[in-house]
Amino acid sequence: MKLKIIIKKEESFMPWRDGTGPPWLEGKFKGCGFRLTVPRQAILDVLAGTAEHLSAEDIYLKVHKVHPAIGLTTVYRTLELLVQSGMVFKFDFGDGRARYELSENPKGIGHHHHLVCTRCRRIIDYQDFIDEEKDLLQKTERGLSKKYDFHITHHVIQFYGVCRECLGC
Amino acid sequence: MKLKIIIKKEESFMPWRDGTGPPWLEGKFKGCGFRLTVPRQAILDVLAGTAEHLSAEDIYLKVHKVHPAIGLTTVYRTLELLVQSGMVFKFDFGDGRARYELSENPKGIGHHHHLVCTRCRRIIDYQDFIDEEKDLLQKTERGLSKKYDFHITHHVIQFYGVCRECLGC
DNA sequence: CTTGATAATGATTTTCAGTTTCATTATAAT
DNA sequence: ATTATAATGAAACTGAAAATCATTATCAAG
Repeated sequence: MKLKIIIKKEESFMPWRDGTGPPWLEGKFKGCGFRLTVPRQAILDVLAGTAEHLSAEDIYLKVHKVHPAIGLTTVYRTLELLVQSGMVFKFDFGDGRARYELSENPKGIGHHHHLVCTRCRRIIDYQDFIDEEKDLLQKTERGLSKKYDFHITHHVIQFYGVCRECLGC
Repeated sequence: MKLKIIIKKEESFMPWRDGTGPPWLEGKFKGCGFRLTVPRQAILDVLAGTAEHLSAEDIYLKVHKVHPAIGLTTVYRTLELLVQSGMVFKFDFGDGRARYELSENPKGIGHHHHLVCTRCRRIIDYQDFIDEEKDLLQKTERGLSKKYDFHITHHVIQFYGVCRECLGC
């Protein structure tokens, strides 16, 4: 009996994004041994339907409007699952809470990085220079992987500073 | 009398690191209207005397050994001051606590970036590829500053993944 | 050396994002 | 339908960080 559990765990662990598994989209949830339940679908919908940088509570509130029964706990749990699986990125912009973003946005709000204003906490997404960055990052990743035997799964680049509005005062 | 206060405030505000002021080292504390007190000196000493990535509480404990009277509150406050002034960098490596590093380490443990193992939370500092990174970053910063009227004060690059030790199991 | 204005400190309290627990419910396979 | 297991949510808990506030240290001016 116990053995069976272990085997199941192995099966559902393999395709995860600790580097080896391919990232998968919404429909492929089940392929990893997870169930695409109503709460999980609702949370994905919220993430897919916004370009903002939502916190767990933001997401909870949005989900709550449609499905009042879904609790904050589930939101946290699901987000962790999504982050672990590579479907969602988790960011820290320096205020006390984490922000979440779909890693592959269906609406084609492609890959971007962030400018963070340390005064007003505004976040500016930018896509310029991404190509050059990507280039360097890939090179760096290869070098680092080799030198440190480190299997890189993802990276964060963020610029901090003062935005236009805050500079003007 | 009130006017006098306002002038003082302005004087101590100017040299800060919201971009315009030059960064300054330990001795230059007073130049910004701040007092280099015993607790502050002690905290700086701890930061200068380690290559680790200490949390606020780590720092508190180390300071506490030498100066048992210095409280956790002061550590938090001082760290915030140091971060605001640009003397110290604050990092988030994904565990629940912030980590602090002197931005210009006197021991010449020059500028570096971080590899974060998401399994064991080990942090690897690396300096390789920094030059290439610096190049690109400067270019990017210039471009972004211009396009978005954003005054960039600093940046964070971090790679996440699984380290050698954790890969082996 | 006082004195007075102000900045800094530290004990304590409070906050609040995030976790854990656990009893219950939903799901998928047999 | 039955059973094994995964998912859920209410509530209690945790812990890092911030806020409060009475006290103390510092510095500049007389």
